[in-house]
Amino acid sequence: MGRSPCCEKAHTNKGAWTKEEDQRLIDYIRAHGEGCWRSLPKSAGLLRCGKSCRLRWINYLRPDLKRGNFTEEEDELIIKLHSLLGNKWSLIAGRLPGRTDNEIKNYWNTHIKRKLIGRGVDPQTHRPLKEIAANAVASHLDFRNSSPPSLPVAGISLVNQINNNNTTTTHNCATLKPKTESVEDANCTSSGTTTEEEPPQLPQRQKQQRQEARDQSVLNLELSVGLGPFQAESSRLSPGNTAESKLQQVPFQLFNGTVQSAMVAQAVCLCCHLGFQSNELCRNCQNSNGFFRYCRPLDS
DNA sequence: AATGCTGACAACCGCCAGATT
DNA sequence: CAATCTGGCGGTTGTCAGCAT
Repeated sequence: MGRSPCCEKAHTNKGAWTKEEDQRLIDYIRAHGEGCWRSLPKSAGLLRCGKSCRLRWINYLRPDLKRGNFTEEEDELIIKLHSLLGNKWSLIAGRLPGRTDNEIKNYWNTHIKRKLIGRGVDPQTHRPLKEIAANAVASHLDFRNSSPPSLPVAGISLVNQINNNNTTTTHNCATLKPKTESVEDANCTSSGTTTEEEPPQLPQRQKQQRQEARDQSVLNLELSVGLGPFQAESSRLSPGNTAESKLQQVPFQLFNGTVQSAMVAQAVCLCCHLGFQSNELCRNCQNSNGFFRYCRPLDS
């Protein structure tokens, strides 16, 4: 299909921005505000593509940007948000005031990936690297076409399935959204690469995946995750309360009757899961009906 | 001092969704 | 309802500084 370019490339500058260009852009936006990026370059006297102006403003010139190194707390929050949202950098950035999606994306690729690998955690799935290798061997497990748990939170869906299959667990969940597996979908599709075989009728499947991803985004936006309101709480972060440490062996019965166990996340309320709350059930994860979005084991 | 390598990050590109015509 | 426009997103590339050889 194709579409016309957003600007006449022959008459636009590319590459690094000069101080003068920056100043023109700042002055223009101060005077006229953001918006109408297409016409902005001409109005501001810039030989730049509107998109380029927008990116320069959002990623570099905006006055509310927080420059400087990421803190340890920000690191952990990014990791936890990524485990929930996947490569949804804009959503992650939305939870980190003063940080941009581009900045977080770069930081992820250059620092956090390595950090997680150093911890023995796969940066894409947030599963222990050892477990991934083991799963390759143990792929014969019958989950009746359901997605295997690939993320800490997705583990909850396994707990749900286990409950649905009338096998015993030590968990007692108040309310759980049954659609948690789409977290994984969002995670896989957003990266543009999938590790699983693509089914036929790709466009239809892609549409479905996008819809699921969108639904998940809506769900995720409901979650009370963010540095802001919980900043004071985050100081309570302890190594024993990390997402990784919430993994536990959960026994379940296969359809042939044998009992196996798998590493899944403990079911905890989201704030506890993210380390912003201590062990008590918290109001942050309570929805308007008085139910908790996530729960924790009664025996914890 | 010259060269090559690597990491960090700014910027670009292609695509998509929603709005508008 | 289709075509087009626009803003936005995520992946990728280009550039440069710092370091090692």
